Order: sequence, then C-alpha cells, then structure tokens
Amino acid sequence: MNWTDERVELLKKLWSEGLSASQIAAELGGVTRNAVIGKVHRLGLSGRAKAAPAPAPRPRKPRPVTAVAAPARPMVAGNTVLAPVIRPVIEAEPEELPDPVANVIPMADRCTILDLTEFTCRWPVGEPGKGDFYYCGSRTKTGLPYCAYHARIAYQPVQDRRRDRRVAR
DNA sequence: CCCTGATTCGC
DNA sequence: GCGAATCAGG
Repeated sequence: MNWTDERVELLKKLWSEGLSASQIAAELGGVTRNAVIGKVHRLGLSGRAKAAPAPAPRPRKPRPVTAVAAPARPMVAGNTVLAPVIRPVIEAEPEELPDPVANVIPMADRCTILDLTEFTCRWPVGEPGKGDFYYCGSRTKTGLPYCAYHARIAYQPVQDRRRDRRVAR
C-alpha cells in the first residue's frame, strides 16, 4: 500500500479527529500503526491539539458481583447460641461452581437445628416448618458456617444462583 | 500485559 | 520517503 493523496487525506482527517495511530491504521488497512505514526511525523502534524484526552481509556471488565451479608438471625442449637452467619465478601467465578447434581446430602450428615455445632454445615434444605426440613450437617469448611460444597454456593453472586436454577431446570 | 506516541535507522 | 524495531510512558 502506498500513500495516495486520498489515503493521506483520510489519515489527516482521522488524526485530527483524535483517533489513535493503531485505529487509523486499521481504518486505512494495509498499514501498521508504526507506518501511520511515521507518516504523521513526516507530514509534520504531530502533537495533536486536544482530542483523545487519555490514550483510549479502555472499558473495564465488569467484576463479578460480590455476595451481600445474609440476615443475621441467631441460630440456636440446644443451649448453644451459634454466631450469626455472616457472609464474607468473596469473589467467585461462576465457572468454578460445583455441579448441582452433586448436591446429595448423605442421610448420615443431615441434622436438625438442634444438632448444629460450629463444625456442622448450617445450609438449610427444604422449608422450615415443613416435614422434610433439615440442615446439611456435613463437616464445615474451617472458619466458615458451611461445608465446602455449600460455601461455594453461599458466596456465589445472587444473579448467578438465579441463572443456574434456570439452567438446571 | 494491554495500549499510547516518539524516535531511530536500514532500506 | 517508508516503516519495523525500539523506547518511554499510562
């Protein structure tokens, strides 16, 4: 590709409009950004007036939404009042979430609210007051109120939980 | 590591 | 004159 009058005019126009050298190169086609910059200098139109405030502030990747603290309802187990469940703010990648099908809680682990300790997973299953309501009861992840499986679900952004449910159905 | 423009220098 | 390579910087 050679610098025809036409291409030079387009270069001048785009450069004055504040496009970056690489953008102009892509627009023209057949040249690299180095070629554009070189030409710009040879034409003596370096140092643009004002356009392009900052060198193309690129859009930032949207962060995964972080989980919000759950309502702090004290849990009672026998004489022991368990600390309210506070959900730490943790970022989780949706891809890392466990397979919902794998959520089979062994009968041996299931327990009522009375059986909960700081070492049993407090993930509720079913509706309170209904017949089949129980807690996961698996060994908790150290320092967390849930087992490894439910911790990952608990700290997943709400939007993603909703999406997963839709997909699973 | 993505990008920016500036400069150099062999062609 | 051209532009790849390189540099300095955001």
